[in-house]
Amino acid sequence: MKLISQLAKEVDLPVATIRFYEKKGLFSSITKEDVTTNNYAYYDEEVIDKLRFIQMAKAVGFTLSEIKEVIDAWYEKQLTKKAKLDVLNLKLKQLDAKMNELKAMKKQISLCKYNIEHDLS
Amino acid sequence: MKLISQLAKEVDLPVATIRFYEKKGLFSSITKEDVTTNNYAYYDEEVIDKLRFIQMAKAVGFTLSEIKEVIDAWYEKQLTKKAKLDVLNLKLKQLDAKMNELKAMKKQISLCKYNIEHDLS
DNA sequence: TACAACCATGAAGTATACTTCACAGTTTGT
DNA sequence: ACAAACTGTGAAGTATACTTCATGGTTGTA
Repeated sequence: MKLISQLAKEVDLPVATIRFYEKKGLFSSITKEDVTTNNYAYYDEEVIDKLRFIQMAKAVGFTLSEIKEVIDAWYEKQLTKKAKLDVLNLKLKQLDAKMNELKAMKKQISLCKYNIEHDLS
Repeated sequence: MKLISQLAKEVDLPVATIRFYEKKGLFSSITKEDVTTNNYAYYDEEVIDKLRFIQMAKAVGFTLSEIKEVIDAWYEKQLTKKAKLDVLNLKLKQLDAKMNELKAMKKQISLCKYNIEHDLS
């Protein structure tokens, strides 16, 4: 259970970004009921997992709402088993598509590099 | 040599998007000097290649300015051989990084799927 | 107990990537 | 020749993803 600045350090994201994601519903914090003097938000390990997942997914071009769908499928959210699997299967399909784009890009850039190195083109 | 709506059909992008990309300097059109009644823009095959490349690169999360760097390295732009290779090598590195994120995501989602299918988690 | 460091909230500002609109001239088909 | 369809330009609007700012309360420490 950590406070936001501690969490920010661990996942290497600005505090404001974490707050922004939380507002978007990508995860939620816990307010300790026994603490009455403030309403500081506490974050558990699950939030770290989610933030790391968000970072990965963003790096390969998924939007926050796409990411939210996966996280919701992952950590229930009163979805049916079928609904969850539908989301995950779709994402796996999209991941394969991205994988293919990635390979195609890599090929093209490698070829381009070869041409430049050998003064062709 | 085709006009913009023809090009739009071939690459399956809105005309406005193509104009937007052109303004950003991702490619350029040709104005036929022998046509005096209008200043319609004509596009050649190279533009199609560039647009397809843009679509691929966007799909895996590259920004337009990152894409522009590669296109500039690719189709000269008075850059030195070294500058071009530097850009391309960096992109290849980023592609590998993305490839790894992609694989990690795939693993995680597959595991999540397994857990749901077997009522674990 | 001063004061830096941290917490929360809401609103406004920024960057990227488009999309839509308004307006005007050009080309094409019947 | 007339309308539909296409062309161009510039400006404004939208969506996403943050970032910054202003304000005010809380906590830790010398």
